Amino acid sequence: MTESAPRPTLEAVAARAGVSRATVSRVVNGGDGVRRPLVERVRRAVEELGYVPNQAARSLVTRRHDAIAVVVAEPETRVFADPFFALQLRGISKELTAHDSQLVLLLTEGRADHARVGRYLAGGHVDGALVFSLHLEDPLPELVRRAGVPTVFGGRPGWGDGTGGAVYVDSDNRGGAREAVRHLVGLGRRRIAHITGALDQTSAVDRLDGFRDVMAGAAPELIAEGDFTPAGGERAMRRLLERCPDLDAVFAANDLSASGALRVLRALGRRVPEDVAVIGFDDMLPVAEQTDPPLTTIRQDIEEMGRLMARLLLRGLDRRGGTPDSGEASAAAEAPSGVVLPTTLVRRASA
Amino acid sequence: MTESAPRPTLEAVAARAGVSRATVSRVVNGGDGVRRPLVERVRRAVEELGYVPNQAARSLVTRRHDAIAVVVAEPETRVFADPFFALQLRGISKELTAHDSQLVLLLTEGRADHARVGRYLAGGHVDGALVFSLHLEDPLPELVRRAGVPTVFGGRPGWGDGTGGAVYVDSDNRGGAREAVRHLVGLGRRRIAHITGALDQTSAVDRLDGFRDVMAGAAPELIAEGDFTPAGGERAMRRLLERCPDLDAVFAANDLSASGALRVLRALGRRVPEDVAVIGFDDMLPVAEQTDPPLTTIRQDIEEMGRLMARLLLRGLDRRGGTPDSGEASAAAEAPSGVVLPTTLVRRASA
DNA sequence: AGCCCGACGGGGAGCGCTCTCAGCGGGGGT
DNA sequence: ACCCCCGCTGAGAGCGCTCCCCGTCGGGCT
Repeated sequence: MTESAPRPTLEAVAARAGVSRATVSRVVNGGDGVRRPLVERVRRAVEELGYVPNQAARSLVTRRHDAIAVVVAEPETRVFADPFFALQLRGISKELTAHDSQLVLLLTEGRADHARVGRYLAGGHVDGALVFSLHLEDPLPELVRRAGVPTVFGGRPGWGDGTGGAVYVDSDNRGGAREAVRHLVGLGRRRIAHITGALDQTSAVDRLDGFRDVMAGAAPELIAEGDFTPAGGERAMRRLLERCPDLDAVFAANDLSASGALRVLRALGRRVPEDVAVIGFDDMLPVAEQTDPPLTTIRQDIEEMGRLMARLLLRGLDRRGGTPDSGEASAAAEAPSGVVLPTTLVRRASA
Repeated sequence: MTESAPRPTLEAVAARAGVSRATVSRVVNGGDGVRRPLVERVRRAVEELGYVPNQAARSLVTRRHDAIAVVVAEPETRVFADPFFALQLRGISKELTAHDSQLVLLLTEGRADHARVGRYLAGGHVDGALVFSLHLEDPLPELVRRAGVPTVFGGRPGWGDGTGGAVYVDSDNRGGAREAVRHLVGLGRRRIAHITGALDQTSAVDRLDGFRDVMAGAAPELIAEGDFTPAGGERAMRRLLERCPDLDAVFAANDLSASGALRVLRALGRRVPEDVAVIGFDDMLPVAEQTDPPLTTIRQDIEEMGRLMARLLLRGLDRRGGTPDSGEASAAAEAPSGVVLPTTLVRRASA
């Protein structure tokens, strides 16, 4: 009822426990260097008064916020159509929770939002940032660099090997793609096609590279550009079938495209996997398990990616806290600048 | 480079512009009551110094945070397997952004997390909360009540009509269910079965009620309990077919269950929709469009739900701010205590 | 031209917390 | 038994901002 009752302050707790503010503060922050009975007394006072520290006041002096920003660039709706995002978020959330940090979510769509995000990050509201879904020429990396906020990227930012010393966590897209294609080869397939993802994202490029690694001399007509969506997969599959009616396998850049390809194949009377073997990427459960036939695919541990990103960032922050003058991009400095998570082949019925 | 350079303070801007702190503060907060030329001068100083207000200091005195918490109870992985969550989040995010508020995401799994969330909310870190995915006997509503934080729920909390005066936004689950079943009736179906959702959630109960509204005298064996998952849908469909081999239509509580049901029907040689018409609920795109045949379903505007929740909360907060002593549950007071969004039938091939 | 009123700008107090620094007391060493 | 040292506690000074209140200046009215 009396929710407008003023929140108890440190002062109030101190008064009740008969100690000084400083002592209460010590107890609240771990209790080191305070004698047992006093700790107990303070704890009881805290309990009785329902005291909760005022984070704003604390941040004001510590300059820490125990909060990190998760920035999701979302030019396309695609990001939301798959559980990817949710899974990473969950991994991140778990890690942050364990570290008593909060998760501030920043979704951006379009240019205007970028400015807003830049302002927010530069405003020193958070201790660090986790940035996702980078596209070619994305202004986000530059933005966070300028904001001077320790950052870990989800997925390899930049192109080529010049990752600009950024810290990132990525799946082994290239290796996974190789494994997928090798699996098809192992099945005796020879005319293997590839439906790419949106080629403005490194993940798509890497998977294409992996495909090429194995199919060194693949005819260019065996590669059709997709966009990670089912519809794109359908279109690409049609094109592929027109150009190479004799193809006997398809490696799709993700499960969603694969599902589109599957539909086209069935509509055109090709049996899967007998006539055409199909393999996807992601192991996005609700999709991969529901297709007909269930999809053989390359799994990546998405939740673990999120967790790892958070862990990397927090570790960097802690280190920075320890030696303040290691200053600057300490998170980016000595940490491995890129961590690549392994992928595994999941065999179902489609290949 | 010199990111460790101390952020400029109000004081610094004031010095540079040759005015007092108070004046800079006024300019930064809208500039009312400051003469034009001065405003310009201050603006320039802000620009030159790259000044960004320290939110912690500001919150400390204003007691506002321009941040709201989004609490997602996630006992099951299910929540993450569907884009529901992401879509609501996006709606919320858009609305908050327009209001210059931040989104703090709190994911909970299990009891321990509840305590943490309670502490966080009570800690006065945010101006309000948006709470989702309530289950029967969920401690969350009580938690936020005690924390004294203005809250809007996603989905009707509580059971029966005693919503406890809480503000919530929900889809018209019951009405949508009625529409689904009526559609089947309109198709000439008579033996219509229902696969329920997880009955510890109001949405599932409401959809069941809607089914009963139309099929008043439906034999109990035409109702099988599911859990909103494809696997649950499969199990329920099997049971249904055993008990009532002559059924000619199924209304599944969501698209995911429907997809499971579809698989069973196909496996057992029933043609859809010729032998058995199937209708789902949600219009969860990646699922509903990918099934074979594509699923006829009831659409709810999930993003709009999210947006509306945020709008309702912010409006309540603003009002509260205007008349401080309207105090307490002002958000809950005069606002419509529940807003129910309409649903629409989406006809595809399955019914 | 003088007076009063209103509006604008400045000074200062604190929001609640942390952290440094000094002081005090008790235990161990000699 | 005395002294020293260390470990614990308390006092106080801000962190950067907002906002209240008062002084001041300019404009309008008589």
